[in-house]
Amino acid sequence: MAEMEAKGEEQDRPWQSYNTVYTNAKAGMDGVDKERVQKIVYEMSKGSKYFENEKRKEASIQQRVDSMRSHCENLTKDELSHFEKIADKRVLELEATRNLSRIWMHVDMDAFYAAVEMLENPSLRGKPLAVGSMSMICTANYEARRFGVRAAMPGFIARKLCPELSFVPPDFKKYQFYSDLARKVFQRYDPHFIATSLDEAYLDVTVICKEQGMDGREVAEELCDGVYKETGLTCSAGVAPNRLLAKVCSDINKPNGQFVLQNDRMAVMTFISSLPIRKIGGIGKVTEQILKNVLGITTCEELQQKRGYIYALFPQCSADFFLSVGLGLGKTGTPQYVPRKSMSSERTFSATSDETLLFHKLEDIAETLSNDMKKDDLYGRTLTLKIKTSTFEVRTRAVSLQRYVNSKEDILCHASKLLKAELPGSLRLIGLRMSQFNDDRIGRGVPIQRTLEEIFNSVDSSSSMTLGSNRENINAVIGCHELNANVLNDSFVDDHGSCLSNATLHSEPGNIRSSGDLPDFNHLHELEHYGDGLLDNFKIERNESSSDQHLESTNQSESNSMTSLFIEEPFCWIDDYRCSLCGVELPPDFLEERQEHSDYHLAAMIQREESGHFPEKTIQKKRS
DNA sequence: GGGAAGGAATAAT
DNA sequence: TTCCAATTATTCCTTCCC
Repeated sequence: MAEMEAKGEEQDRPWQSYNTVYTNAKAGMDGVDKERVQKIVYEMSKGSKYFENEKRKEASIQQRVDSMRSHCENLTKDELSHFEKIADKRVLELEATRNLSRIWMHVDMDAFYAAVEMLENPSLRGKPLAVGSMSMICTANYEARRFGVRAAMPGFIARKLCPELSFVPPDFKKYQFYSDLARKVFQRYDPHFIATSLDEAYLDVTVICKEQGMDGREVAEELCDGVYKETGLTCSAGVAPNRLLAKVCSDINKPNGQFVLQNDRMAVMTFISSLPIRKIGGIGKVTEQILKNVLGITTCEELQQKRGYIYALFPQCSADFFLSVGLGLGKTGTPQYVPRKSMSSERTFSATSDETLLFHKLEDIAETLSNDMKKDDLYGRTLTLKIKTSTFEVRTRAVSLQRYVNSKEDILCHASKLLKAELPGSLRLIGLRMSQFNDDRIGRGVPIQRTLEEIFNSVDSSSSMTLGSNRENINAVIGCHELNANVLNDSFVDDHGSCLSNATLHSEPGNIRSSGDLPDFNHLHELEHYGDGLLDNFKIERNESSSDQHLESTNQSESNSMTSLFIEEPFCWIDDYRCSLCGVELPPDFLEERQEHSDYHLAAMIQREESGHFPEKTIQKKRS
């Protein structure tokens, strides 16, 4: 009966079930006419491709909910009691980690971008303002929020909600400037404060409280005053025994207010008891829906109460998180510096299936990503292509490379292959992400591919190859495609794990080039001056290995030289058609096939050498 | 079976 | 009139390979 009523209501007021954009979780939106906003958002979205995609997503979440519900219903008493025991044990373990000795503060600038714009242009004050564009809003001031306008809402819907809304394009240089001013104030209270974005930071104020004989509230008030004096902008602060709770607290008296939660277990548990789960950082729209619709959980207290079900339904990691939230636990230690894990660039445009245009966009994005990576001196090994179709379906395709790259050419080369595989199709977004950086110097700096160094060394020890200095043979053996170029390149991995750009080494796949288009040794010579004695290391190692009787030792005067390699019976394409080693015939335009073929021979050579079955051939190594 | 890699989903700003 | 972003991180699940 109740279900039928609900269904009838959904038919009468379909916008009620469409909760894509609207949420009252945002500060300053408590008094908003939710029904009106939902209706307008629904009317504006209805029938669009975006809307249809949202429906698909909703359906998929509903499916998850249904499946978890049935899992829940099928739990036997024994099973439930088993999971309750596990959960009870975890409660004790988690409780033992509770630390009430630190005082954490979360500071959040109020409607930051909008506030900066109003500060610089007072004529904007007192009127509804959005920072962003017709397609998307970054943030809105409190006057606009009263109409239901909020961040992550498309501008054209915001204007419908609030026709007098003004728009200002974002200016991140400005925001950075004011952010720096605010951070100078933060620094006075905690020199190791954690900035999580331009307008937010966590401060451990334990020491300053002790030193100044102040409590959390006093420090929060003083800090907010300081920020206002320094920037002319207001901020809100939350004080609590851990960061998770401090973040929740900073939102309570927004804007321009503070909230303090005492470092006391009872106070924490009381605070948590009625707190909606959606207020917790890490619990978003989907998780909220799942917890509510599967287990009827809406408050943090219930996360603790229904812990048996939670451990039965969720993976350990998630269950532990939910339980710790239910206990009011959060991080209290100062985190170590965490190096960046990925870097990306993406662009939205009006949907098109014009491949020339799409590859043009891809090139632009590859260039942006490459430039960004170069700024931070990053080289990555995993490239991910992200696309969004005209129907808003998002897909990602990744490839792990043989070596670390950051040049536009390398990125574009691999990205093009990934994109090609997804076409034809109409796209509205293309993005590229690079990950698996070589910045930790341990392990990851070592290329997957064996280096020439290693090959030399192992070969030297087997005394079975001849190394020479014939340019053509370098090309012949190394081959002209990427895998082989990698081997060459990987010899130049520095102690930072960085790898030289292969701009001078990269060559077209498949073809054996005549000596005229061989890698330019002058460039290789230049490479010796790259980085912090990069090739000095290379040379030193070389010299160490040169003690081998088959190697001619080198002296410093030969420092401008380069090691090369020669194998008798070099691999080449006879008449530009037939493989010199096995006779297989491949036309010159079968680039990829030729590439694979030369790979095969090189791999076989390495394998033979590794297994000690390399045919007895004379190997010489010398520096020319 | 375990680890690495790929892919999708989720979340936060 | 415009017609739903960009960036980074994490988690979970699946697939593949050894």
